[in-house]
Amino acid sequence: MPRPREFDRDEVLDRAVEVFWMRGYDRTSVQDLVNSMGIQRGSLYATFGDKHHLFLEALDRYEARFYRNMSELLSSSGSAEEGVRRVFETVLLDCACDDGTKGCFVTNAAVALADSDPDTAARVRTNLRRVEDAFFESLSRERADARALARFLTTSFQGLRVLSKCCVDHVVLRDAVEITLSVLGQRSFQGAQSAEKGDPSNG
Amino acid sequence: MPRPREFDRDEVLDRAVEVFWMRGYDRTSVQDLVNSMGIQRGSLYATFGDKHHLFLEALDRYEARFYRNMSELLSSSGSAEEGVRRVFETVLLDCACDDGTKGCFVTNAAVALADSDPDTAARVRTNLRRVEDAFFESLSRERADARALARFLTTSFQGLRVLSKCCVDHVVLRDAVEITLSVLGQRSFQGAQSAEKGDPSNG
DNA sequence: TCTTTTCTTGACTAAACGTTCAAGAATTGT
DNA sequence: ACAATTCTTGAACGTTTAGTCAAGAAAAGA
Repeated sequence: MPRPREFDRDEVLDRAVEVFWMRGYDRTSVQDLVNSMGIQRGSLYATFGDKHHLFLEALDRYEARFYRNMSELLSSSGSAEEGVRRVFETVLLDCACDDGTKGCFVTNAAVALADSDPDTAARVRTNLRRVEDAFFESLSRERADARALARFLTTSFQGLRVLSKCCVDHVVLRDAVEITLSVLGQRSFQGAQSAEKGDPSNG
Repeated sequence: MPRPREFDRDEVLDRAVEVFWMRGYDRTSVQDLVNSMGIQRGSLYATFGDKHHLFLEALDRYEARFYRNMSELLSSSGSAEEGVRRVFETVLLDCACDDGTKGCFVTNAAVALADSDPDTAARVRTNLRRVEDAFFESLSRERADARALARFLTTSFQGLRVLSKCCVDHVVLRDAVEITLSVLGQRSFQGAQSAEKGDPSNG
């Protein structure tokens, strides 16, 4: 009975991810979205509500894909160290790509509007937690200080994302990655207290 | 002969730093600036040119102050490790402060508009380089792998800045800092190639 | 005191913004 | 073929934006 939609929801959402990722929320106008997504204003608003909701959906979609990739890399590796290395190499590859380094969509969102938009802030926190947990799970079989290490890796990972956005020399990033990974070759740390609050009820 | 200005240029610029730092470039309107700086639109444009130039001046002012503090901390410490620790603790203290963690102004600027504004991008790169060099100078007396270490520390420092913006639990940040600093207790790394391009002519 | 110069003020402009909506196009069930 | 329903379209809305400008206020030299 009803006329079917002429576009695929996920497909146009992917285009929105691209635009928001590249230009950020504030520098992306609805007209930009209309141009890039290939649908009209009316369809955009009918399908996604408004710009803000579209952004949140784009963020969710990116995050899901990102996390899937990361988990895949970690679980398919022989050792935790190899998995972590492959995750970090991803950033280096991303950066070597010449089409302008966009950094990480979630990182960008975090810095740009984590303190002005609670919805974005919540998603950023969730993402950071999931990254930390992924590192943790991978390390927990081999290390006693897995939680502290996971937090350290998450932090370094974010830092790498920031630097990769600024077109810093590749050698700089590589040095940073090497030293970061070298930590995994050390013995356990007693220094870190790592409260190990694995209880998700307080999430 | 001429009527003197009724405000202190540096004083109102400091207020501009605060506003841009807190809200970012795009979310700060000229009206916000007028309200916070305590001067009128006309004076703002007559004194600073336009919003963009005011932003760049604010960025410069912040960066100078930031770098001065960092150098002070590094040079006044007994050992390089102690100096680095004090620099990292600064972030933790910043974060513990309750008035909403603004993160680092330069980091925010880097992520928000490094790829859309060459002027900002240049300043970000300069700042990153100076941070790296400050760490390097502090470490170079004690370590052979000072350059790679400095790059590692710069990256982790940026990551910490990002996480501190997202109101991540303090324990998480502390774990990350502890592991980061533990690297300084290790022997030298052969893994990193650290091309040691200390020649500033290519900067 | 009067002239000269500069600063301050706030109303103003034009453009861009996110959002809405009425009208036309297209598809399906009958 | 017709009716019912939904999608698409682009013009229009009211706000907000960055930036301008003419007129009034204030200080300093004569």
